Amino acid sequence: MKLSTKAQYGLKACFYLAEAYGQGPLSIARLSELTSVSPAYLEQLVMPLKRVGLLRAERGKDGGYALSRPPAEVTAGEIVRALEDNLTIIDCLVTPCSAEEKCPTCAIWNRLYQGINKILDEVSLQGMLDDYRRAGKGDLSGPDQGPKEAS
Amino acid sequence: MKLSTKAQYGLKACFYLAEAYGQGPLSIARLSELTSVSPAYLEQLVMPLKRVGLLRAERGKDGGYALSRPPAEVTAGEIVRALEDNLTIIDCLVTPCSAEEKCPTCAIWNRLYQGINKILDEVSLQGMLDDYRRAGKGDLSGPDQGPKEAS
DNA sequence: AGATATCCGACCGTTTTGCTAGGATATTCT
DNA sequence: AGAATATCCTAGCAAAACGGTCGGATATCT
Repeated sequence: MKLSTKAQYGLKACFYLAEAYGQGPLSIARLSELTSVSPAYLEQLVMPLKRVGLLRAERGKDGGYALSRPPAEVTAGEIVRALEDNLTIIDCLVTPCSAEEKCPTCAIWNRLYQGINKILDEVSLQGMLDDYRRAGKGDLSGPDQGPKEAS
Repeated sequence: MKLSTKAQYGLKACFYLAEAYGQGPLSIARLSELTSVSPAYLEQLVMPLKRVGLLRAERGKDGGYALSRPPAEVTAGEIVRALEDNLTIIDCLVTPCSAEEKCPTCAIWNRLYQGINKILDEVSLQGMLDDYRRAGKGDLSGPDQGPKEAS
């Protein structure tokens, strides 16, 4: 029950893509600066997101990735599902514990599965952005350590 | 984001322990029959549960394991947490992403963490038992395939 | 003593994870 | 055309986690 770094970094990347929405694509290099994730690895995270249609890519000079929908219409659930193999937390969700076996616990896992998806689908990138701005600082330039009056 | 077989099998075992509550302990051998999990592995699942105080063990002849509380007072969450390393789905829950780093995504993971725990804590072993009896068959003897009018 | 059962730790093959490397392809600028 | 920029794509690899087995020590009952 561990979340992969793919989902972590992937969502983080999407967060910055949301912030830059409408201002042209962000390159892997730029995303790497913002998220502090290595370019090579970042590439691997971003690819599935593009494959699923959440991201659009532009090649060549000034190319990069951009959200294909406005941040308010993209949920964290979509992103995480794309990176976590559809959030299949347990196999008997897709291949039931065999027809004649009535597993007494499958019901719980199913409920958990539904719950997880619901939680993640209730959060949009726009929501994340709003929360972040409200909670802390307004500027999102530079790599993500906070220039506040921290220790 | 995969649930370990430990949690799966462990909860299953507890289900049968709940069913047998008040009728003396169940041995590993018996639990193995009921859950279709190898005795050696089952032992490993049950040990942490005992360590946490959820189960009590009796050694020697007619020994085995029993719930230390009535099934209505044991939640699935307690069991899963004991077997899934406290359900720490992500590290920044315990060691924040560094003091000066304001990770824009931590809020989500925290919310997810709380949600998962809530869902699992809303289900008691008694509840599972009731659901199972209501949904299907009343007898729980024998290994868990359903003697209904299957295939 | 002997049978039964929990305890406990080591071990081990397989899979997944987290990440790197290197090259192929497409686009733009000069 | 050609160089520069950037996405695409596949392979590889060390380390960790997973899923499970085995053998023996200890406690308890008959």
